Amino acid sequence: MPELPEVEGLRRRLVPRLVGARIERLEVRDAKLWHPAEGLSEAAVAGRTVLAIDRYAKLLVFSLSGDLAFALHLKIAGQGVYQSVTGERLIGGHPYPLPGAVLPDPSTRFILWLGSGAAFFVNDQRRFSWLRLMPAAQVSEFVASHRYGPDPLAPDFTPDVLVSRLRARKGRPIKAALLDQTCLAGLGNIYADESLHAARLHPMLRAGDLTPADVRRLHAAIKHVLDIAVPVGGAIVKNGRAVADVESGRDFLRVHGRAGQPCPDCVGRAGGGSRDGSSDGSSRGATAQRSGAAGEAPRIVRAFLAGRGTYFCPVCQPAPPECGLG
DNA sequence: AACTACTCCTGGAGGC
DNA sequence: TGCCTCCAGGAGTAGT
Repeated sequence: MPELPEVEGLRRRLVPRLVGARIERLEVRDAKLWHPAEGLSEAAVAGRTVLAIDRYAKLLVFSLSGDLAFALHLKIAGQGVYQSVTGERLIGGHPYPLPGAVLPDPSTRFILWLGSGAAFFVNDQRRFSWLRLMPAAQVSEFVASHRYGPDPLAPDFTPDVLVSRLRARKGRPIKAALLDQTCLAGLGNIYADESLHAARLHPMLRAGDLTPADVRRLHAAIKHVLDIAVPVGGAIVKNGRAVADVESGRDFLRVHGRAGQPCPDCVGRAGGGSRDGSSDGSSRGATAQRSGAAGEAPRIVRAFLAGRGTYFCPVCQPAPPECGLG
């Protein structure tokens, strides 16, 4: 679930605190998630200094002195917590659950103990995340092996680039293409849904059926959604559902996890109405329904597409004729 | 080659 | 209250 905004948000907050810091030791608390390159062990990390933290798609790479590096993938539920020597905490990645009052807690898989007395905890309730230690010389090959597509935050991510990436996947539903990290690196289920909604494109549209205007709108929508999400470190999502957290500014999701609620764009266009907080109407398979009584704003629906729960508005994201959804 | 289905894992939610 | 089942998700792999 940590997608590009959550991972990039974590990276940006870690850089001023970890870069230049000396690592006392790395504590591996879950060997299943630990993947050192041949001949390396956690002992090799002790005494090194963090030189840089880079991001490739949803992957964080920590460069260390002495030509070592480790790569961290938070997968679905991974969470990074920096804790200063005074106990002040900075949380990034998956926002829920909040870590226990005392760290490490049972979900803590790795700890980077820093010479200053501070520490960086990697928590993951679901045990999908992983940490790989390798020689620095292997990093570029390791990253290349993932065949990541262009990064939407990079300055060279242009509408023309998006056109060419989608052309190579012209038969696929646009939602599936956006989730494919070799097509575009960093989007996941949340931001694919949000980008398609902002661009008013139905998730079942074939990538090859998008007009040049559609692609330009989608490109702008991806940039727009990320521009909102990245500075605040991503969205508040708990167990796959958007959670209201207006104070933090992280309650910006408009469709994802909001099945059964009025489409905010349609409400806005109609000049009235408000979210009613009705329950999530999730169910497997296509559940698309038009709006309820005449005059009401259409409601967000949930379908099952590309192996993921997919949220969209059946009115402002009109269905292609053949798909039967929406 | 392109696509789908399955797998990994576990806590929370909902139904009974 | 307690038990059971379903669900969420990223990405690698196997199968079609």
